[in-house]
Amino acid sequence: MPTKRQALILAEIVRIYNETGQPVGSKTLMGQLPFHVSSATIRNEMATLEEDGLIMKNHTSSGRIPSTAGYRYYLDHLLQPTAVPPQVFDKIAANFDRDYHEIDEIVKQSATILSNLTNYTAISLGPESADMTLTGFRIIPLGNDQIIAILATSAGTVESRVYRLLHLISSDDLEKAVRIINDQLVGLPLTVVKQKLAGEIPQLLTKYLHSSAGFLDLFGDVLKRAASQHFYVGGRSNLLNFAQPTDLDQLKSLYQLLDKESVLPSLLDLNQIDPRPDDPQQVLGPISVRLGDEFNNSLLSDYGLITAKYHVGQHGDGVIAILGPTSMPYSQLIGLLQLFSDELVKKLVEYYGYFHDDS
Amino acid sequence: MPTKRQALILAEIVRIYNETGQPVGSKTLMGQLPFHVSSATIRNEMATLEEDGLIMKNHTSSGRIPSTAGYRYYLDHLLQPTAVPPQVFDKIAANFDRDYHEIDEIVKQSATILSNLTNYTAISLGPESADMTLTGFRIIPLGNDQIIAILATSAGTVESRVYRLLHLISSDDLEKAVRIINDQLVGLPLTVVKQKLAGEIPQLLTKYLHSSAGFLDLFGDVLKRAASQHFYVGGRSNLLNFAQPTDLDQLKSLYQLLDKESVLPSLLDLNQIDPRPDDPQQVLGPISVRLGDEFNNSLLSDYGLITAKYHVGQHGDGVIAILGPTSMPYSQLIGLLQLFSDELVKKLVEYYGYFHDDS
DNA sequence: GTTAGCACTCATAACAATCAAGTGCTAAAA
DNA sequence: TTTTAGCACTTGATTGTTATGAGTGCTAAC
Repeated sequence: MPTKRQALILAEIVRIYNETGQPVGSKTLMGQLPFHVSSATIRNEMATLEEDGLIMKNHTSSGRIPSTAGYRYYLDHLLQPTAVPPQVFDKIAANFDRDYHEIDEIVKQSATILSNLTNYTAISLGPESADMTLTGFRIIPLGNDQIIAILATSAGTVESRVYRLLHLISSDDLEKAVRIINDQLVGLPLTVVKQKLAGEIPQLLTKYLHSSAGFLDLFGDVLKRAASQHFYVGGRSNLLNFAQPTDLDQLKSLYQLLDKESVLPSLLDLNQIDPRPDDPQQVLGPISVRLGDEFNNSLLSDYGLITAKYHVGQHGDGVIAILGPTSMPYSQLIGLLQLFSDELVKKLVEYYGYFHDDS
Repeated sequence: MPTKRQALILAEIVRIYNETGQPVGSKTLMGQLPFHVSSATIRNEMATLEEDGLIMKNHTSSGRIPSTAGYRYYLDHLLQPTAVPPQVFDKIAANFDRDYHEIDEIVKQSATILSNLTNYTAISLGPESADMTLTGFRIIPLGNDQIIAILATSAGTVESRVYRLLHLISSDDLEKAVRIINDQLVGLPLTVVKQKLAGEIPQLLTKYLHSSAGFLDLFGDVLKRAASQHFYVGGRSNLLNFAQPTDLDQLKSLYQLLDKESVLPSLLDLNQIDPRPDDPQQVLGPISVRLGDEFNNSLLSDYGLITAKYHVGQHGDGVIAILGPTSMPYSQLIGLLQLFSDELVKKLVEYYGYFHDDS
């Protein structure tokens, strides 16, 4: 446990290291700290901080840089979010000022905007609620043996995909099948729909149809797509801004990692409720930060991820996050992210608002 | 005009430089050429090649590397495509062995497969025909003021997008509008549809509907999307394989370039019919190569693009391309690309084949 | 507990020396 | 006329040396 003075020194090291990217020495600190002590005193304090594992040096006679543990302590106890300048606020609003046709368009754009604002990479996930229900399922023949299947949910998301039935099922049976799905399943949560799809639905179909071949696969496929999480990654190329030219291979792997939708949930740590059981300050609100070694992926050991969970009424929770180097201007970014997720929520509520005018 | 012997030397320089990435000297060449002359003789020949601008050196006493003009000459007169080993052939087939629901899925996957095979970046564009016609337009209400608009074309592509009408138009009028579109426009090429949309259609709509507000924008939007080219870029991260660590900024710009769909047509040089008016050898068939300074973009000055145009019956032409450094193993890649585009065409024909069973 | 002073460490830059690869040129050989 | 051996010369890369400077740890005095 660092003393108050040590904590101030740590905070200053974080700040300066962040600005300059260079290790911070005792003399530099002397000129910057809010109290005056000699460099020798600072050196003594720094020695203690180093014993505690909060700062470290590259070689015997270099200045200190924060260790991951140091960042952790800084984030949990010292950081104060900075107010966001009004022009940034305007910029967010201006970027969001478009007509969106689907929620995913808003969510996707939010990742783009956030990455442009920060010059880091942004990841976004739309609002999701466990009790999102099925509101309708349609199949429209398009001629040429093509059909399009459309599934709408209470969250306002619409999933559609083209299929080809290859004469496996008559159009009569198809209509019946769609009617059965709607009669039986509309209004039910997608999770329940999934269960019923494995249970009673197949029996119903075989009872009333001549052949249900292919239909179940089709419906299952659309359902799976409608229920799956869609992540959007914006500003991938910003990873090049701070990459060491030496480890391009690592960077390549990271690029490939971000393209795999399957790993993003674990990155964003979606399953964990309260990640920090100790006593972190509460200024961060719904924002949390994960640092290098806290990922279970060595590729990210030099990266940090600032995650904000946002909440959109009954439509559930979404996530928006900033991925960058361990050393980021956290106090500014967290302020920004707080504001940004508020704006995103506003935009989403606005969308849903129209949405419910009519229902 | 290089002599026969100089041409052989140039070809060998290209080959060795490609393998090693190092400038090639006269002694190295002496051991590799299909004829024996002394290194001094080779030096003389190289001096001539350099006068002709086909090779160059980094500094006074370094080996030679091919200049862009040298590559150009090599590609036009010397290159011989290499036969593709059967296991590569199998790999292509295995990767394509899936059920595809839409043409764009095949096209997209083709970029991914090609980039994996080559370890370069691949760009693909689906087959397009100028006389693709409109085969149907639907609007399906989804409740909650949402509708989905669906446009199908003779090329088998289906464009769908969700819209919200906000009470601007009654569902009666909407149905009528859709009927008018289908009556008037089905069977016409999309280009003609576009013209009519600017001409007589608005009048028809105002004649028969109470209000057509919003509908024209909506239809125009779907139409535009259906008619626009969709490029797919696969293996972006492969750009990191050969990037100089020094010019990460340039690389970042290139990444952003590849994300802009609007610049890809000019990259692929889609408008040009016969790019090389002089007398290139014909072994390349429908494949052409563009080198650095032949792009009108300085970002690409160190890159090369191997482009194959393919043809799918009446469904028009598509393009598949490999983007990599100026120095690539062209003879292998061109053989591969030839084979690959054949396989892609097969797969597409297979898709269209089913497609027309029914019509 | 704080501070001035000092010896010590280490990365970095600058500089010279050396080496290896490769060139151009000349004069002799074919 | 073409080819080749020989040689002087250029240049980048490597290595070793030295100087510099930022920064530390420690000690003794305040």
